[in-house]
Amino acid sequence: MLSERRLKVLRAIVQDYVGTEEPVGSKALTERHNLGVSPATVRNDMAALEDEGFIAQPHTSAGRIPTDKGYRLFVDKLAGVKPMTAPERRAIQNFLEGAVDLDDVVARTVRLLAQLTRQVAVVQYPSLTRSTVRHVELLSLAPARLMLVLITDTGRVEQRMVDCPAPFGEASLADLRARLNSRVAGRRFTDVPSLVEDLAEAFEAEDRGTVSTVLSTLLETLVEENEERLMIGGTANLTRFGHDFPLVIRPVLEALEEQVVLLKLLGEAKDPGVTVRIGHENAHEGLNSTSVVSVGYGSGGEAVAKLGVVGPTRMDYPGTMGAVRAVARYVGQILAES
Amino acid sequence: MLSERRLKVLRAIVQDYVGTEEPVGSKALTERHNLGVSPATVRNDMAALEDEGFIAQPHTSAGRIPTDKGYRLFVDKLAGVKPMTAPERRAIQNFLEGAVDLDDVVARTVRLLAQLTRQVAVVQYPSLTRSTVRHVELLSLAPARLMLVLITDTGRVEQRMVDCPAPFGEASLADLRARLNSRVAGRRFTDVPSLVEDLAEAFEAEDRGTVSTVLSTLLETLVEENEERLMIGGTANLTRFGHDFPLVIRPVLEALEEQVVLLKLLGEAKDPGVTVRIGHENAHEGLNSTSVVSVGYGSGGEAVAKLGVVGPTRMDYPGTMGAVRAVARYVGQILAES
DNA sequence: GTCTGGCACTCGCGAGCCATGAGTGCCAGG
DNA sequence: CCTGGCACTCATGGCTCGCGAGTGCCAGAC
Repeated sequence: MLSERRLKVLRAIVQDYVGTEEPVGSKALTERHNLGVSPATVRNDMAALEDEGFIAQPHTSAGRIPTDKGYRLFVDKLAGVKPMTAPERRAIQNFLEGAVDLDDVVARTVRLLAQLTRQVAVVQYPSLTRSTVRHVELLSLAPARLMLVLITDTGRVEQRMVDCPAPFGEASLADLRARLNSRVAGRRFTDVPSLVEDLAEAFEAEDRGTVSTVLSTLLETLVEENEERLMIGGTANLTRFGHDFPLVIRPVLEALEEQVVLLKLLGEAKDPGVTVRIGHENAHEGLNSTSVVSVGYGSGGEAVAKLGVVGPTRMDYPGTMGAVRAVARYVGQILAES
Repeated sequence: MLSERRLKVLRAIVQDYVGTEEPVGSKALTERHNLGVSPATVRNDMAALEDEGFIAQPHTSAGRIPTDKGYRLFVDKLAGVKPMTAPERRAIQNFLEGAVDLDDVVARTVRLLAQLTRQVAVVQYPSLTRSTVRHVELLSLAPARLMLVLITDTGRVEQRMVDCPAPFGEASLADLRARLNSRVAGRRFTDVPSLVEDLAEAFEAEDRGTVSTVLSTLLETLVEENEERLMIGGTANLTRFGHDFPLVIRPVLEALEEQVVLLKLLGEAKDPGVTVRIGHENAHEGLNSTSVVSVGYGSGGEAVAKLGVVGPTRMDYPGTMGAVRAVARYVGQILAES
């Protein structure tokens, strides 16, 4: 096991490297952090740390930089989450409170995260799966054409066209609308399928085709929207990535455009708290030199979606984690209020 | 005025430079394009073109590269729009036809444009201003809280919460819903204000406050949504920008995140056809080394929104213009069908 | 007049070279 | 187990220099 001092050395290396972006040597370390020992001692410690795979040197006769494993240890054992200061918290709250609707909440959250962390921010729209139905509306557009509108308790609205197999009268429409709402309004999305299962039976034979078409469209909407949308921002911060620019940045930009990839990325985080995935821990190849800091957020106790940031593995983990956690908390509050 | 041959020389320079990304000299020109004259003659022509400001040399004893003014002349006089080939057109059509709703149409359009042009694509959502109202729905969420849902003929749905000054009965609600729809359904957004002006008068005194609140919310929605949304994609193509990477790319990424900037950018294009803004012709500073190729598109004869691409001034203008025009045309068709 | 071949000149670029210095590993002594 | 000392490594930056692409200009040909 690593001695106390070696851990301190590792912490110092991470902190310095994150600050300067340059390999850090033994002398500089003893000067900037008062470790109470000489450079030679630190050199021995560094050699040990390197043997264990926590740090590496880009080339002989250069300083050391942390490896993914080194960052992992740092995050798990050596650093806490840096809480936001009171003024920062106030600023977050003020900024988010100005939002006028759900889109705006998400947009503001993205901007906020990007600014606070100076990295790329990713915010998933509040999930429908855990939401409840507020209202289902059916509109007749043409004799055999309906529009289905689903309104959720998070204020989200989804609409779908429905082509009916047979003309559907206004009376039947009103009937269906009423029955549908009395069954599903206020219920969780996951419960809806079983609740509407036998609904078609209540209708005349000629209308049953249309009713079941409507029902299956509704269920589809619930499932499809489970592949949720998300918003990203702060991509300009990618320019702060490093020197070996284009090669690193290109796959990251590509990954960011693949919503599926991002959703999987956020989805992987299972912890209740802030999750950090470092470098190669990310399944996606293009993101091998990035770290993802994410957390769930939600209006009540439960998380309904995730948000997070993507940045270079060389990032200020405590600060980033603090910012992500704080933003998630306040977004949750805002959602609960509205 | 420039002689015929000098124009040919300019065209050759633009074409070569776009292809190779390297300053082009007199010898290479005579070899690659059979101009029928010697390098020396071309040198004289180049000197003249440089005097006129159409080309420039990065440093003495290097080849020439086109200036913004040179590209402008090239686009206006020397090159047409390169039409898409039949297979390309079929591919475009097939790809767009798979779309299931408006969001999907826009998303697919963005991807398509980015792939075809290998540049950053920007697509504005179809505008509401020129659209017509398909349906207005009012839902009662709480005794003094309504939800207003607006459905447009382009399939877009917008919702707003309305806090009523006084409780509003179901009967009044149904009445308002019916009156509202009979007046505005099928009408243009721009006509709505005058159509609903005196609607409150038809109601009892106690309900008038609520009615006018609803109406003003509706009008707000129309206006607000005029500040339209847009979708961008293909940012990974920014890596193909050039060598002097970070400095150029950063402001571009920043500009791309400012929807306002982009909307203004697209909005500036007034021509009925494809519009090209080259380098410094773009008002926004960050985009001084980029060109924007944009065009309006719409379901009928009229353009309801714009789409386009942003790329380095050194781009294949004929090809890009062709792709942008073709995509706009097919998106228009798709919108008209749905 | 216009084009052409020739010629001297410019200058960015890459290769090669070297001194510098930060950083290392190792070892012997406290 | 820590420390100071020492020899070694090697990336970096400054330097020179030759190459070659490209230019401008001029005298002569068509």
